[in-house]
Amino acid sequence: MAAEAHLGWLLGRGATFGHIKQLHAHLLTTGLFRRSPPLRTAFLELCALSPFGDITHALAAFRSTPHPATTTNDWNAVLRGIAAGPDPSGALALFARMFSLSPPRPDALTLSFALRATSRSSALPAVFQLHALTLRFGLVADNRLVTTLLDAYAKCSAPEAALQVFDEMPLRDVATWNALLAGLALGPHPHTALALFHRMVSSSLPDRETPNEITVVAAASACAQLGSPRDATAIHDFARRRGLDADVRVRNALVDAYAKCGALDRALDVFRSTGSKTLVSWNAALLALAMHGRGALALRLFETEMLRSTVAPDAVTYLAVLCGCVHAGLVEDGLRIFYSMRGVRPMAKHYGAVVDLLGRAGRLSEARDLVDAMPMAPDAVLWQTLLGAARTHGDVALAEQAARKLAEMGSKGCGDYVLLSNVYAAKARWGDVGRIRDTMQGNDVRKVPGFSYTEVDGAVHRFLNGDTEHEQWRKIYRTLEEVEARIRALGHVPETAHVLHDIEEEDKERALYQHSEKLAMAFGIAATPARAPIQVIKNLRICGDCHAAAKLISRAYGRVITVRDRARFHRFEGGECSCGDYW
DNA sequence: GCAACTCTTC
Repeated sequence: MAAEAHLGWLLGRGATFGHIKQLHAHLLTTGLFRRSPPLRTAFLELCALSPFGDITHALAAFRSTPHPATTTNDWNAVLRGIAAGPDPSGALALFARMFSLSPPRPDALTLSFALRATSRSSALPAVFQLHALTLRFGLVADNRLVTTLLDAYAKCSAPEAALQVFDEMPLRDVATWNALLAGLALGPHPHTALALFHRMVSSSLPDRETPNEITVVAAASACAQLGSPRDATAIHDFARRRGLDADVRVRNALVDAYAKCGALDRALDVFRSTGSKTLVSWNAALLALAMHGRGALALRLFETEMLRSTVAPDAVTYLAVLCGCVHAGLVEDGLRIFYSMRGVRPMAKHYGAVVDLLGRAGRLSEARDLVDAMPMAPDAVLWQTLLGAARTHGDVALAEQAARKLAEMGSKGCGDYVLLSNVYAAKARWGDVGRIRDTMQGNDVRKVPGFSYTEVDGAVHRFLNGDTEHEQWRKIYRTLEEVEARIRALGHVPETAHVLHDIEEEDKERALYQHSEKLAMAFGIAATPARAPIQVIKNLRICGDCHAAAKLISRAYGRVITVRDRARFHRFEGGECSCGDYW
């Protein structure tokens, strides 16, 4: 049959959207679109799912299918297309229409596609509804469907619900474990994810539940978030023992995990020994170098190796190289890379990196010009970058302009106000400082709580600013007082301009001394042997005063202190930081 | 006949 042959050709060879429209016209004029359900479904799948198809066209074609449908096939084809497409949120309305029209009644596949769509658009209430339907339709014995459900809960930040589904499943397989593990790994509980991994590893599970490559990838990503080098090594050893370390995705995940745990050398070892490197391999290695402030190495890897390999750079690659330049202060190199981008259209993030690069170097008017020249509207992050640069270099007008833009965009971030206030405080414009404080009080400004943690003997100790939750808090504060005295003796002067609140100078100093990263460092000093290295992980950027203090602490106590903040690593040793104070 | 879990950015 001509249409079948044509369809086969399209599926086998690939084609353009024009071919699809021709095929559609052919099916309509011959009447096959109505007469041949299999051909029609195959056409809808092609149109909804293939890279050269178009979901809008698929939906239009779907609207002319005969009603009521005798099978779920056509519904499933378009739902699947929407779920996999750029805007999965529309799937729910389609599902609701199917549900109200029934027949056909949604089946396991319908629910599966709908769940995929809802998890991709983070619609938790819809996941609950689809869960209820799974129960009502008696489909709980379908393992793949229930794994999809579990995955949807996990991806919609409902780990308790995911865990409950997991516990109630009579029969699990490795994908079930992986879905739970991956879900926990991307949330705020990487520690729970690693505990689950250890449970998998230490219990003798049946064959269908044996950890596989995906398990290792998920565990490594949890480890990357947590930042514990001991766990990274344990996961790597496990992968080697089970022969899972030949997989390039496992190696990429290990590169990322080692780097984020502070073990740059081991990350690079894994990268170097990876045989057929993929784009992700290169990107992970470049990001690792950028994160560790090794911008010159990142540049060399990119220009003399990656560009000569068979792998073409993408947007992430350029972002990684640019970030490397930002963290190392390589202004000219960064500009050169930015203006030589090929095959990738610069996105807001690339502009952001270059604005950051120029701004930190004090080239504020060039940064401003670049913002004006951007083809897209500057986002909030970009204005925050400019505001930060204006603060560093004391440019009141630019700071005010950036702050105004942020206010127009409805910024509720505490940091934005603090930065502007810092600019005024540095110029002794106390009236303006007070005005900002009033605005903050009137505007329901949200403060992202800063926290830090450090690991001692495999146990994680977490601190908030001014925290007294830790069982040894009295001892920690006593150590902190001693630390304070010793670094003052070395000339430390608290930078109280970083504190916004209208409190007495002495209280400001106390507020600074109780920053979570200082508590974590003090705990490290109190809880580990003399001269042992200390590693601290912070969820926000390290503050200027803590940075200055950490340098002196490393000297006063003869310790190597590593701080991983939101953006990069700082390695303090002998009174200096690896970032060279350029961050 | 159509389905599940995975790596690089925040």
